[in-house]
Amino acid sequence: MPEPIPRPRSIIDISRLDTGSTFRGLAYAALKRAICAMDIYDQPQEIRLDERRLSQRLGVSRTPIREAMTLLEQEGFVRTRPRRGIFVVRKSKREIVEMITVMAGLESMAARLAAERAGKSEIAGLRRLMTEFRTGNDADRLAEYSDANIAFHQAIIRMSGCALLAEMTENLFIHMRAIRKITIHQDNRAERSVLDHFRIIEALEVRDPELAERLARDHALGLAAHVEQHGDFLDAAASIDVVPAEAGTHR
Amino acid sequence: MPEPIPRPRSIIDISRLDTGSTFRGLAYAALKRAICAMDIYDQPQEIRLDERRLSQRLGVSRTPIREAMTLLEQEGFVRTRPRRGIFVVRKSKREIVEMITVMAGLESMAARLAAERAGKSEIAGLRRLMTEFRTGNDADRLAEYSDANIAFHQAIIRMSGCALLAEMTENLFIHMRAIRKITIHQDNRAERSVLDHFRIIEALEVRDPELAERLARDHALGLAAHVEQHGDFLDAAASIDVVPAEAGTHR
DNA sequence: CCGGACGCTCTGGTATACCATATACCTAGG
DNA sequence: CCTAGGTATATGGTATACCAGAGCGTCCGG
Repeated sequence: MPEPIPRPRSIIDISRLDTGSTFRGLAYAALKRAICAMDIYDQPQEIRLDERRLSQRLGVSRTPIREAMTLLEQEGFVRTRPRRGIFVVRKSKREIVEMITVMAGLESMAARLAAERAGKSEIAGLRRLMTEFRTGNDADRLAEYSDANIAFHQAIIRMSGCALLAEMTENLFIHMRAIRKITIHQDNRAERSVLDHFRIIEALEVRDPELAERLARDHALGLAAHVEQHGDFLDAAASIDVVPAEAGTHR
Repeated sequence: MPEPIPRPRSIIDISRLDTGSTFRGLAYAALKRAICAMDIYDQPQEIRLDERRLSQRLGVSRTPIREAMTLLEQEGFVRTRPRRGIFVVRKSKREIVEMITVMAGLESMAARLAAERAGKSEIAGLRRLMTEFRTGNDADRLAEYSDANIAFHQAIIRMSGCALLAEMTENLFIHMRAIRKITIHQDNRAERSVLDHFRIIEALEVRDPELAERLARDHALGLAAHVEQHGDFLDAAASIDVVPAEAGTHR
């Protein structure tokens, strides 16, 4: 049978209409983006979210909002206290340190796998990413190093070829990003970080899983130690949350 | 009825009553338990859940059920397909291997921390746990080794003192448990496992973080390799659900 | 003038009604 | 007898109404 029906699809190339876009998913994305956009740790007071107000603003009913909130709560971005409100969570120093510790475990495993399995071109791309940044390492661009930093770490994760690693670190990165913006300015951490990164790249290039793993782990644990030592402002800010958010909301 | 309440709070410390009191939490717990109870990988066909039926059976409305489903879906236990149903997810071999890989990363970090920070009595307790099991290591009790195994690994996690590690591995353990029940019977894995465990305990006792980390990692990666090699039955079973899905080339 | 009890209001939790569509079955036409 | 199209039903998604409890202001009594 030489093509009785020769690809009828090719005639009308109907794009896949996204049946997956549901209000819940939309609300989830919007809220998560909003939360990530605000620099949580710069805000002086706790931020409260109101289901009804959000549903009005987004133009949907409370139901999808609530389901999105349920997701965000499980991910640790908000905390809902019955009959009191939904609050954006600010992590304590201890929690941040734990996050970085977990990150260290996952990232070192990713580095190990990357050293074993990553393609040559991927590693080359990683080096290029960091080299490009290095050339433009002015003080002006220090701010955007935070993003380059995240990009580097995410690249390592991706190069491990383990989708679950990427999935499990996704939310960690979000919190990490907020923290980096602050710690990056302390103690010459940016330069040290760049150095560490190049060492990791070298380990990948020579295909040394043990070394790559160790370097990645120590790099992350170094950050953990740094936060442990200099991150007290995190807890200091968190103590403010006793203040009712947006005190003037009543009428 | 202006009866002055004599502050029962200060007398009895019943604080965690409201934790499970919400219907959503209740439904979530019930559903998760039910899903864990059934051996997912023994079931021949996909299992479908019906919101309305469940709400009737549990005696609550659909709303809390849906929110619980939302959580379970994010955790990867179910998958809901609009207008078709909610299905219990069966992980593919690849996904299981990735889970074990992630586990390796987290658990090796936990072992490292445990070697550094765990109390002497905790380590002693861990040894006791395994020793007790060893004495009763009949073939009859092989079945319950699966649970002892999980208990060992969870103990390591707990001894790390990192709550987030425990939280992030919680769901991994659930899937792992189902897998262990099968792999444990293959290839003398039970005995090897016990040996590995004792080596890890020894590393903790001599406070050698590097060694503990390496042993824990290799132990887990060994399981990953084993599943990679002998876990094809996972995909075989999973392929059943592909039939009705059938990407719809026509129709 | 001060304090405590009452009650208003706002908020998340729950129940229920309705909607759009995937699936299955049924019917009519060849 | 077989296939195409219509229709009934089932199922997840969404909107809305109501409930109970926590804050906070107010009012009355001392």
